[in-house]
Amino acid sequence: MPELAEVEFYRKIWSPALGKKLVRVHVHPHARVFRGEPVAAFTTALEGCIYRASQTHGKQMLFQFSRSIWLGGHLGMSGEMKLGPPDYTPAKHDHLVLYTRQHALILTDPRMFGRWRIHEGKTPPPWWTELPPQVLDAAFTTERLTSALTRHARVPLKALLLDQAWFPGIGNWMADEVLWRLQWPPTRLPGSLRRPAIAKLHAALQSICQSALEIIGTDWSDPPAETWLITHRWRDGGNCPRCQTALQRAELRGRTCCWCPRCQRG
DNA sequence: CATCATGTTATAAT
DNA sequence: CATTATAACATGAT
Repeated sequence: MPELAEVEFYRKIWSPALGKKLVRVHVHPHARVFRGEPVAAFTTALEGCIYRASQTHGKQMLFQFSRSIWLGGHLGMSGEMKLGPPDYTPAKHDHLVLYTRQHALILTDPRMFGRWRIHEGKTPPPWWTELPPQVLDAAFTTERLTSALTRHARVPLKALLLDQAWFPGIGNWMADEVLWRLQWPPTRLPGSLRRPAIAKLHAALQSICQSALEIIGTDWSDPPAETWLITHRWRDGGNCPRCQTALQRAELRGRTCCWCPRCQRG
């Protein structure tokens, strides 16, 4: 489910528990999201800790606790953070539930495509600090964008935009949104882009990330339906909000792709 | 019952 | 070696 802005929204769900102590930790014994890490490590590390802070990086999240404990990971396709009462009973797909005296901090993920890990150390874990620059970071320059487009010159641009090594946080709907706004076909080849086009792509990526964070990342409201593709793209039968042409849907590199066959002919 | 899903990654193929 | 393509993962919604 979550891309950049949804992840930012989920990050804040646990915020009412900032400064509170974890009095109990429930871990699902067979959860695939821990990828073989012994579940006891999560209980041992987190019990008695105080929840200090949180941040996102693309689709990744990092929760900081006292005693130099860090909990980090991503939500996969169906992950979600929830807040429950202190007597909350873990449901079928709740993999981690952190109890304070006032709340239950719930990490749930039915399909278990997500991944979570625990780290102890004065600084954030290496896998976090080594993440590539985010689209809204100063380090996400047109030069960096150009090298992505050069190195992957012959992958359809839509598919390249989903590559988290280059575009952290961009997911299926955001990639479609960027291309729709630029009026470029999803199959456009990265290697064909010249400097002016690269500048336009850079600007569109930043603009959509920025707006999505402001609109969806705060309270999950819908972006304006007249100027965004998102609300029209989910199911078959949608029309382009720009020209009313029936939107087209097809599978591209294993993912659903939605675009306007009239606007995006480039 | 069949199809589809806002993601990542291991492995195969070029 | 570098890049690109495909399959697999597991469950719920339609």
